[in-house]
Order: sequence, then structure tokens, then C-alpha cells
Amino acid sequence: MKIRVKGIENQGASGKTNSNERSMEVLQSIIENYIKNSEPVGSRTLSKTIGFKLSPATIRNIMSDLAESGYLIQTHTSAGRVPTDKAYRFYVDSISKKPAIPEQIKQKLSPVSNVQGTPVEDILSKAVHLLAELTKFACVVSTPKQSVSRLQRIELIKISEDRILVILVTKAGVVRDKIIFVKENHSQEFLNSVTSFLNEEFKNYSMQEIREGIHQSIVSDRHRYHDLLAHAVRLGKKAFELNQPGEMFIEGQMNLLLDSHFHEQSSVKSLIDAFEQKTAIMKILDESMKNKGVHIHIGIENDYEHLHKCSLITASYRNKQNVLGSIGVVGPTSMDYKRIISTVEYTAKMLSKTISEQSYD
Amino acid sequence: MKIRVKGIENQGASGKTNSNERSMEVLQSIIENYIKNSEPVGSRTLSKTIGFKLSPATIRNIMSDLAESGYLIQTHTSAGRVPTDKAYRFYVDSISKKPAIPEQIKQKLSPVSNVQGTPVEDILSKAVHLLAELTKFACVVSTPKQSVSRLQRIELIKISEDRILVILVTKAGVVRDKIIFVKENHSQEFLNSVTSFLNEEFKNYSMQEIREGIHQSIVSDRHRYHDLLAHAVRLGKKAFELNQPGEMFIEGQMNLLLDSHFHEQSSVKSLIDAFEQKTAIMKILDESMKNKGVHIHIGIENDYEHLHKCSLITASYRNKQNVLGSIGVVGPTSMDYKRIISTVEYTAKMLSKTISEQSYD
DNA sequence: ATTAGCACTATTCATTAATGAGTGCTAATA
DNA sequence: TATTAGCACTCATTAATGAATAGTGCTAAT
Repeated sequence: MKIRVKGIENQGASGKTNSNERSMEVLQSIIENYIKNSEPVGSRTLSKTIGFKLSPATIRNIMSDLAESGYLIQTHTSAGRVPTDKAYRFYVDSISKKPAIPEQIKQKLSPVSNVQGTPVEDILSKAVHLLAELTKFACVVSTPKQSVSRLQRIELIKISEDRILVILVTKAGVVRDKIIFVKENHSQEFLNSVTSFLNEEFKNYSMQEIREGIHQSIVSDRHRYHDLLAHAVRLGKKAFELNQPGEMFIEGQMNLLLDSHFHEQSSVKSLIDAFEQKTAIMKILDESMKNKGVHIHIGIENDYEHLHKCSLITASYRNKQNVLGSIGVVGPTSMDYKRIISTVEYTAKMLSKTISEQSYD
Repeated sequence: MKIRVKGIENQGASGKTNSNERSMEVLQSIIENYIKNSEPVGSRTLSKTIGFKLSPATIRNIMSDLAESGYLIQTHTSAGRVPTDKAYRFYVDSISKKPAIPEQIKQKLSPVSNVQGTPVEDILSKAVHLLAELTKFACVVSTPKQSVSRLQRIELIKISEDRILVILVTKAGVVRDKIIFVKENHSQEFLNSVTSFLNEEFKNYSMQEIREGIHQSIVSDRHRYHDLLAHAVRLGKKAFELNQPGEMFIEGQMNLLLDSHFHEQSSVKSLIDAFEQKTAIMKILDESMKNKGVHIHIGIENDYEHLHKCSLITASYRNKQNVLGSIGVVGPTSMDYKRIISTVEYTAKMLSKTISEQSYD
């Protein structure tokens, strides 16, 4: 009985590193071929693409091994082989040098940095739109997390007897508004005092810190007996209270439907659900904020079942102080990782640059 | 040679109103049947659904006439008949009594009115989301037109030496922000004076009026020689200058792709384009603001070619003072008009109610 | 260790035939 | 005269068949 080196893992076992390296090269070729043509790749084709350095028969043996180690599967007996998620993982991990960003992409993305006085939301929306256009997949971006962003300014505007409009401006350049309902009929002058107080007290603090700080203030003796401050603190508490659940912009969902990999009804339905619910994707974006660089989630690696047929490439964006949110691409597991990764990375970089310049300090 | 009454139009010609009324009923049945089953309807089926009051043969004659008058077409010789856009137009025009809103729908939409201190954008987004869920089609809503909305308050906040954050609050409850760039390094105190001036001068005026008013102010002698006012006017001009192109929220695009009528690649591509470009749909929404009630655009009636396979049902929403925007559904021409029309109408009503209550006066 | 050769398998594609839904026309009927 | 039954005809859909094709796995030769 013949014993062959089984794929990539047991490198040491046989000592024949050669054969192992060759396996890797073959696997890589198969993956790149499949990414390019979206068709199962066979031994003959492959022999051709690698310049006949190996005969189809040899390749068949290697493929057979790779299949056994879980890197390839066959859709049916007489079909070529298709890479598994495990193969893609190997592939992206083995990417060493990222390709340079083509001038064309740089040009396409230049509008992102070309904004004068545009609200952050619009910048994000522009960026995600362009990213979708470039990648031809669905793209998402999360709006800056409120909790980490620092207060630039708060305004209280009297709307009616019992309603006050609160406007929060963060250093990141995000403006948020909401209406709070009050029992007392405060005058606008009074609100102005409160505004001054809150601005002095909390400017430059993060929302998170403010919320905690206010909570302390409310029980502190210093404020309890001072009417203005007591009111200020009470209003402030309401004003800073609720941070809306982080939003996210989606673009280019339709692109996925034109993609051959999502042609079956079932996967379409899956994706619709995934985008409807948002929470799963949001979670991945949040996760992506924790570490630097590009994050890659391949198919089955995603916790959310409906995303098992997709890969997500995400990268966080930031201003000078903080990581604010992240932007990413949702595409088929067989996407062109090299291209997409560098595009996402570049987009995030541009976004960071633009927003940093716009930030209010 | 036999001469039959040709469809609905030449009622007078034969004097036999009977036959004409019958034609109409048959047409109606065909349409409703097709709306329900999305399949060409044949004479036998139809005879059944109308309770065998007419034999298939008779119906065939009527259908033949209706086809000749352009109300029906056959996809091929031996297929049943399918209503044309002309038929749908006849159908919606002949709807007399609108069906009552099912309790279930009312309940589903109740979250729209259940908002405390939510920004208008969020209300709109909620409404359009629910509408999409109810109708299972794509839905759009335009944000309140800036030009007609009246100023509640303007705030100028110094961001840096050369940047000022402008916040506009309209009576409709919309908050808009943008950054303007200035050459002079104004102090915040100075900006406060300008703010007061602008608020006093322009509160309750519409953006349109303000823009015109400022233009006049800028040349008026009264202001030319007064430093503060001159600055105020100059800043104000910048602040009110650009109103971003009306935005619109889209929800449920994916619904269309699950719809059997859009299964061919070509129509999918068409729709993607339509939603990408937005302008065509935006135009229809704008148009819809001009007149009261529900507006219906059936297939070919739409100017924009990519919408030729769709029908749009729109209705405007308003606060106490003004019509603000409109909300609508984009679906296949064979949609269930009765249901969709009343749903859109009801949603717009709820939206108007909620926003009126939220409006700042 | 590699490769050529061959048997084998499964898909894809075109052709064909059967089925069935539906029409249009004509002649019979109320 | 309006309606209906009956029949021939059309066209789409479906299933079955067979040829062509792309691919594998195994064995034997290099």
C-alpha cells in the first residue's frame, strides 16, 4: 500500500517538504482558478495553468490528498474540485505581500476625501457606496459608536412647554439629536445656563464617562442643594441617557443577487434575512473595532448561520483619538480576497484620514 | 360578418350597455385572478371563478374583444390572457369603495405613532420599514423638503478657527447640520449674537423665503454699514445656502427579487439601476406632494424606462402647516392594488398624525 | 515518484415525443 | 340573436433518450 503525504498538515511526518510545498502551490492554484472562473477546477485545466510542470495524473493524486485533508470537495464524482472554507482560510493566511492599490481604485475613492463640511454620516455613506461599486458586493459601515466619542458640545433648545430638543455634537463630528420630555416648564434662558454648565463640566469626556459621571453627580452633595445644578444634572442625565443602537449603512445588496454564487433561492432568502436583522453583521463590525487591521471571516467561521455562505472583510476606521466604527464587504466565500482585502483596507484608511481632518480638534 | 361590441370604449355604438357591463366584469375578474395567481388566466378557469354564469366559449369571445381593445394580451397563442397596463388603469380607476384597513395592519403600524422624542428621520425610517414588511414590496419615503419647512431655530457653533457648525432645526422637527468654512476667526460670543439676530429675523420663515430674504438683506443699506449685521447676513447666507438634495429612504428592495414577476435577469438589473439612481423615483415622490390623496403610476405610465414593469403607489405626508414629503410602494404592475393603496394611504395618515404631534408648534 | 492509458461516472445538451392548457372557428341551440 | 358545444389546431412544458464531454481513479509502465 502506498503512503502519500497527506496535504499540508503533516509536514514533518515524511520529511519530504518538497511534496508539501508542492501541495500548497497546487492548492493555491486551484483556489485562484476557482476565484477567477467560479467553476470546479479539474486536473487537466490545472496542469495547463501551471505550465505543464506536473501532469494531470500527478495533480489528481495531489488533489485526492487535499480532498482527504478537507481542503477540497467534489460536487459529484466526475466534476472538478472546489475549495472549502478551510482552503480559503489557508489561502488568506498565506497571503504575504498585498497587491498595490491600482491607480484606478485610488481615483474612484478620491471623492471620499474630497468633502468640505459634510456631515460624517454623508462621508460614511459615500464611502460605503463607492466600496460597493468597486467590489461589486454588498458593503456595510457602522456609524461612530456613541459611547466612545467625546463631547464637543451640547445644546438644549426649548421646543414647547414640555419638550426640549437636545443636540449632541461629538468630537468625531457626529451630530445627534433627540427630544426629551420634561415636567417643568423651563425658560430658554434657564436652559442656556444648564447648557453652559454641562458644556463646561463634560466637554472632552466620552459619552460613557459622562453617563457615569452624571450618575455620580446626581447623588453628590455638592449638587443636591443647588437648584440650577440639580436641574442641570437631571436634564443632562436624560439628555445623555439613551444612545441609539449603533446604526449601519448598507449598500449594494443587489450586487449579491447578480452574483452567480447566490443564484439559488435559498441563499438569497438567507441573505435577505441577514441584512434585515442587521444584528449579526453589526456584531461582526463591532468585533472588528477591537483590533487593528483587516478582519476576515470566511463562511462557516461566522457564528450566524445565514452568513455561512459568505465571507466578510472588515476594517475599522478612526479619528486621531479613537476607533470609531468599521467598514466592510459581504461577498461569496470565493471572492477575490487579495483585491477585496486591499480595497477595504485602503477605503478604511481614506475614511480615517478624512474623518480625522474633519474632527473637531 | 358578426360585429361585436368591442370592449369598454364604444359603449354608445351598439346601445347594448349590458354587454359592455359584462365585459367590464369579466375584465375585472381576469385582473383579480391574475393579481392573485400571477398566471395567465384562461376561459375555463374564469368561467369557474365567476360561478359558471357564462360558458368558456362566451368568455372567449369577450376576451377576444378585450384583447383587441388593448386590455389583454397573450404571451403566446395557446396561453391564457394577461392584463395590460391599460387594464390595470381601468381597474384602479373603477375601484370605488376602499376596503377597510384590517386590524392586523393597524396593529403592525402602531409603532409609527408610538414614538417619544424620536427624530423625524427615525420615524420615517420606521414607517417605511413597516410598510415594506406589510406589502412585501420595495418602499420609499422622501425626507421633508427643506425649502418649504419653516425655521424653528438656528445655532452656530465654533468648531475651529475657520470652521463653524451650523445646526438648523425646522418646525417639522428635522435637524440638519453642516459645517461652513470662514476666513475670519469669529469668537463664539460673536457667533451667539449672530445666532440671536438670525433667529429673531427669520424664525417661522421657510427656508426658501429666508434664502431670498437674505439675498435682499445683503444689498440693503440698513445692513451694509453695520458690522455685526453684515457679518450675520454673510454667515447666514452661507448657512442657509445649500440644501442637500432631498434624501430618501429605501426599504425592502430585496422583496422585489423574491417576487416571481422580477425573476428574469433583465428586470432585476433594471430595478437595481432604478434604485441606484434614485432621481427617477425621487421625482415621482416629489410630484406626489403636489396633490392630495394616493397617486398611482402604472408600468408604462412612468417616464423612467426602468420602471416600466413596476407600479408605484404613493401618498404624501404632512404636518399641520405643510406637505412635507411622500411615502410609497414600488411593486410589480400586477400588485394587489386595493390592498396596497389602502395600506399606503393609512401609513401616510399615521405618519402625518405622528409628525404633526411632534412638530414644534 | 511520475506519468500514460483506460475504464468508468456523471453532467450537459440537443432531440424527440407525449401531454395539456388554451384558443378560434363553426355549427347547433335556446 | 346571443350563447354554447364541439373540434381542430397551436404552443409551452415535461420527460425520456442518447451523444458528447469533462472529469476521476486505478493500474501498469517509465
